[in-house]
Amino acid sequence: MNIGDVSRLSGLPAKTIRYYEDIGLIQPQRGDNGYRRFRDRDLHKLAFLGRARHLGFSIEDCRTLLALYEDRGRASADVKQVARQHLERIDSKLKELNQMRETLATLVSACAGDDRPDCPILADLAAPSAS
Amino acid sequence: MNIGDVSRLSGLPAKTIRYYEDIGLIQPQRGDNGYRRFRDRDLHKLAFLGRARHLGFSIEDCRTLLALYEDRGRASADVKQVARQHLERIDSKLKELNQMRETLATLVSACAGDDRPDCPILADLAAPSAS
DNA sequence: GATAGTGCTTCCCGTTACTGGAAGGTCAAG
DNA sequence: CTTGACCTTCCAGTAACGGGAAGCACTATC
Repeated sequence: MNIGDVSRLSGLPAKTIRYYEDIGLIQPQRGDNGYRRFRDRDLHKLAFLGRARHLGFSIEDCRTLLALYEDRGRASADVKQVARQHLERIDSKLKELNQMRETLATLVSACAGDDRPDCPILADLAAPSAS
Repeated sequence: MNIGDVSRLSGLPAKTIRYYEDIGLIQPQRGDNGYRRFRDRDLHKLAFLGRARHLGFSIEDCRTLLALYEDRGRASADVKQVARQHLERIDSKLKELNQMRETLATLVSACAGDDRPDCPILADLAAPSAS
């Protein structure tokens, strides 16, 4: 299978697939014409990577997870730790975003949004009132 | 005032302040020794930038907001639009993160986390059950 | 067999918002 | 006069690709 087919099947852009090879996440074979030749094993890995990335895991996490996935003797504790750390990062990001959202929503709803210059949003950025 | 003092006062790293000058957000004077000389106007701008960045606005948004801030004839509608678009980006990011969080939390709590290899997290990444 | 169109290759630059570090000039204290 | 803190510029690196150029490979058609 060529990269175009794999791209369509996996939903990953060809660029991304080449990138994953570059950084050593997959090792597709090569045909005589120099084209990458993907086999089932590569497809599985790419699907795995696509789902891991979709869950927000970093590339390095993905590398770790992939290694654990292929290690029949792994301990599930190792997998769980990677996932839990990621979960913590997500939680702290969520906290931060929720904070931003709250402030922003307040400011936006306080702003008249007409053609006059007075604007509580700018006022707050210039010197926050109380928070 | 030199960059070190400004950094301490504003809480922004000196590197960041130099970067903001590089991209034209501030234009501090220069002393005879070549050092940047910051005045009140620069301090105000940096404080403004710090707060806008803290709310998650992109640098380009900050540039726009700063321009609006300095334009006495602005329409608050213009400010509001920038803020509302940013709010929308935050909301969609929140949605995405909450989705991830939910899936991840489910998987993490389903994983024994012991020394055995069976792991629902890897199982899901390899082939998601139902979602 | 020539040609056109699509697909594949590598390579290099650009993105965001900085951060780290090197090499070197400046200033205040002792 | 030296030391140490502070300042300068410049270059490289980050995460995870995306855009695009230059060039080779394959397929279909005339």
